[in-house]
Amino acid sequence: MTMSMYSTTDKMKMSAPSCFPGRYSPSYRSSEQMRRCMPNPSSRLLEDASLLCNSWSARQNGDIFAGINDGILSRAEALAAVDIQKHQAQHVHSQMPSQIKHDVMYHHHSMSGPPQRPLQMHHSMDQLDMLDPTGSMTTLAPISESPLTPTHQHLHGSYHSMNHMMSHHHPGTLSGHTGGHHGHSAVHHPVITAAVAAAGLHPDTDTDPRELEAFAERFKQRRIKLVALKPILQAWLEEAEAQAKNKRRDPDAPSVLPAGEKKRTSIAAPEKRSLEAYFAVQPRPSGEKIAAIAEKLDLKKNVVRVWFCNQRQKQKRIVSSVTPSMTGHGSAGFGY
DNA sequence: ATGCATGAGTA
DNA sequence: ACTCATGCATA
Repeated sequence: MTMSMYSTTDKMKMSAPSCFPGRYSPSYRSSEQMRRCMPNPSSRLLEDASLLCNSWSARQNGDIFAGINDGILSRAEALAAVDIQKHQAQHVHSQMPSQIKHDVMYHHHSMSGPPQRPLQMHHSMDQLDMLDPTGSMTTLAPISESPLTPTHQHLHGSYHSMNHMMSHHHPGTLSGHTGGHHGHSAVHHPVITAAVAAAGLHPDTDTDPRELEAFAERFKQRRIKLVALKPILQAWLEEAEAQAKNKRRDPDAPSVLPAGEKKRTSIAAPEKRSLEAYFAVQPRPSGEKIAAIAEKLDLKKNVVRVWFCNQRQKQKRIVSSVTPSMTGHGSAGFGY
């Protein structure tokens, strides 16, 4: 999903590219193949989300999302603000970790790469973090695992029904009736009853209604956050796909990639032709010459240097594959 | 399959 | 700063 800043690679029309002896040993090839056949354990959206959070600066988020999320965000914040008020008497602010970063946006799974950096969400997200009155969202781990995977809709539906049942009972229902049992209490909602039964608990003897209320509260907070998160990620995804569509992205548009973290430069076709022309004349240019070429083609000096290195490597392979008898190997130079 | 990047070893 | 072997992302 990485967007190339440049046009599609102009592949050189070299002959017999697969015939270079020694490029890939059989074991190398098979291990590469095996590695590449491994299924990616993370969902695409999670990756996208992670990338988003790693890459977008606060300013860029502000630019892009201005007017998009304000409605939902402020609504979510207002909702949460109401809910949070009764908790603030019990919870000190300093005890609030930014838990959402771990719960919602991290890769939890054993990816081969390094651990993800902490998120750099824009201010609205920080505010969302601060909305967590309990500081602990881990109770809802299954939800946190994939808030935006294709199952999101399903989950969202569940949230909806849960929220519906939670928000339509009287605010004091749970805490105000710990002794008695009323038919409309959320404690006796069929879903909760079933869940409690499924967990092997007896609803009335094993479950402290106050714990249940706390759970419901956390559930609600969680849901609010996810609702707020969705449009943010959606907007980012749209931008990312737009950039992927136009190979050369709009220079004014915020990059989806982290600043200074472009993994790989792609040399556009015209520049590549120039480099090849230089290479034909002088395959081993001096440092100064490389700098001049880099300047002329608007490429980094190191990129040009590496290109020449790789080009020489490539040419060697080609030469050795064309004249196998000169290499000392008896084989005909076919890479099998 | 290919191209760009990187790291070890070398002169 | 080079070569060589390899890593790694992409077409």
